[in-house]
Amino acid sequence: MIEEIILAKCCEAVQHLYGQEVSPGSIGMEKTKKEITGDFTIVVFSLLKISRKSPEDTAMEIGDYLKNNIPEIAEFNVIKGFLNLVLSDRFWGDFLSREGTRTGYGFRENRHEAPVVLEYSSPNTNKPLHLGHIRNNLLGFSLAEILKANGHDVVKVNLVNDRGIHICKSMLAYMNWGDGETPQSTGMKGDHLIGKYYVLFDKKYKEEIRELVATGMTAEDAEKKAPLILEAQDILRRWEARDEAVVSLWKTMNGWAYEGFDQTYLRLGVDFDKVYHESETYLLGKQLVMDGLKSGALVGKEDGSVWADLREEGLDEKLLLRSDGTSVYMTQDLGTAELRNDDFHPSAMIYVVGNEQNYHFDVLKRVLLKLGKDFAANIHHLSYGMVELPMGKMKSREGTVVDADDLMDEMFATAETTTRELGKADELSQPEANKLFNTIGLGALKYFILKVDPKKNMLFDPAESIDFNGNTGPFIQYTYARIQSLLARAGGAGYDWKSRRADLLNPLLPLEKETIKRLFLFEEAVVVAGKEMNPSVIANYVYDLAKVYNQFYQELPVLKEENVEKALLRLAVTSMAGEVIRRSMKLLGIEVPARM
RNA sequence: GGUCCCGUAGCUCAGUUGGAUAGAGCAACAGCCUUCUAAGCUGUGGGUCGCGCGUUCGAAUCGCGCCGGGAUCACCA
Repeated sequence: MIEEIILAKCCEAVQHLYGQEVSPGSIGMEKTKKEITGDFTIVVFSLLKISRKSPEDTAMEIGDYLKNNIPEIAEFNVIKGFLNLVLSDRFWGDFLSREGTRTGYGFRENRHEAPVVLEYSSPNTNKPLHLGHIRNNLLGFSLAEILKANGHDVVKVNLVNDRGIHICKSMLAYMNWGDGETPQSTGMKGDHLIGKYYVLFDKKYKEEIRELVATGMTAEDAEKKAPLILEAQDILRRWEARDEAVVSLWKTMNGWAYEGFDQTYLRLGVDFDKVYHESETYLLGKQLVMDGLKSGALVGKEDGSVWADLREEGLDEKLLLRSDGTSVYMTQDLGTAELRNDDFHPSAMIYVVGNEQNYHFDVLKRVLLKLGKDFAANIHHLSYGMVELPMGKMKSREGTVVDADDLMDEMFATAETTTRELGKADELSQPEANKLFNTIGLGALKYFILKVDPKKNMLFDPAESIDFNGNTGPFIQYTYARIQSLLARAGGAGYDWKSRRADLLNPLLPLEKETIKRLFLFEEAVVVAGKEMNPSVIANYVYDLAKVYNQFYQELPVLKEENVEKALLRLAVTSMAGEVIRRSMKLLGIEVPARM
């Protein structure tokens, strides 16, 4: 890579000029700011102690050395302590002809190492998916694509939370007031039908609490003593005892939820290689804890409960087994982590889970290490922020959620309206038009979510529909469609930019070079996105590329260019831009239309 | 209260291994379609980077202290 060459030669320059060795890492190099002439900039302030000269002189001397020793450097300029290096047009031309038509550009070859296990989605079967899940699903799917592009094998797993008190609440409400409704009889999607009863339970439960409080009970007691919650707990006990009626209803209702989820996943374009169910894994981890107790890694208390003492690490004591010997959430996660390790022997395990569980995952990792499970060192929590509404946090129980299916419907409808207003659906058949509306609507939604740094909370205002102009998915899709249209015309006109390389008889114009430079940065964006587990790196990259390409497109004629060499060069740039946009969007799980 | 995260333009967001004059989009205003798709392009206005102190040749970026917002700290999951 050219960056490494420059850094290495820079060290050589310092050695040669000032007789002192420096490491490449100690030299500051960055991309030159766009208002300033140059491609890479070396900041020489840190070298002044060695050179014992002014910033300007130091930069000049190093610049001279680099220019004489690196053929790719055409010229340089110095502003204060900044040495701006200009690479030759030949360098950019070589890059374009070497990588422009290579199918694997930007992606690493598969390394054939142990896979990365990536858990995401992990829904509860008591309610439908909402906007928070959408963020989770999109992040998880995109991260899997990014890791694959970095040469990793990825196993996408989903751990479905299909048991527990919250499921029993939906079941109880259905038993009491369901009246035998089914998805078929109501025409409702299964997960939505179940969600309806979850909300209903909460409503009735709150009524009971109010009544109890009115009789003089404290709110806290009322929450524990309300008949409905006692009944729900009883159902949980019967479920654990394999009571036939309860298990049968549980299976039926979970089946409805799965049918609903499958539809939503399919539409959202996400999938999984393996699905775990908590009903099958919730008893795991107990043995792990007992072993830890025996070895002395964990502590038992008089009442029989078992704890991990993390006070030395700055955390608290954490309960792992209750005094009655039953498990808690953490116990189960310890067990599933080990199960997953045994199943895949992965090089890393990534959990895409909201930042409200930061503490949980911190503890999970520490306890596993305490238990001597070295694989825990390779556990990563991709912690993402909440999606907030203008009125605050979403709450399923209170029905203040943006439903995933509804939102996708709205995006489709907006895409249809906008496209028809622009008259762009006129020549399409109905199926073609629907496919396009879906591509654009989902593209807008996915990009809206993924362009934001995962770790930050983000705001979604349902009153304002997601934009299709500016820094948006449709903007990028549009750029791609425009490129395809141009390339199709060029092919028809007999231009052969793939096999015939432009000769660069003319110097590159600024916009030509700017666009090629963005294309050059794709490889780095993929690496950084993978290393930081951050799809927004790709989203911001591809926006920047599309923006620069649009300037190029607006300012420079391609097919209208009379100089054939120029036309071929611009077609090569155009073609590569289209391909890199497509590949970038693929990393985000966003489709790109041939026309729109 | 302890721990962690966040605070950048009216709004939504970029920008941190410390670098040059802090950037986009939306919204507002003014231009550009007889020429490759105007979901586009160009321009104008808009900032004490929450506040203060410190480290440094240099701080949105690092440290300390405040202010404001959020999460978490259950024999819940």
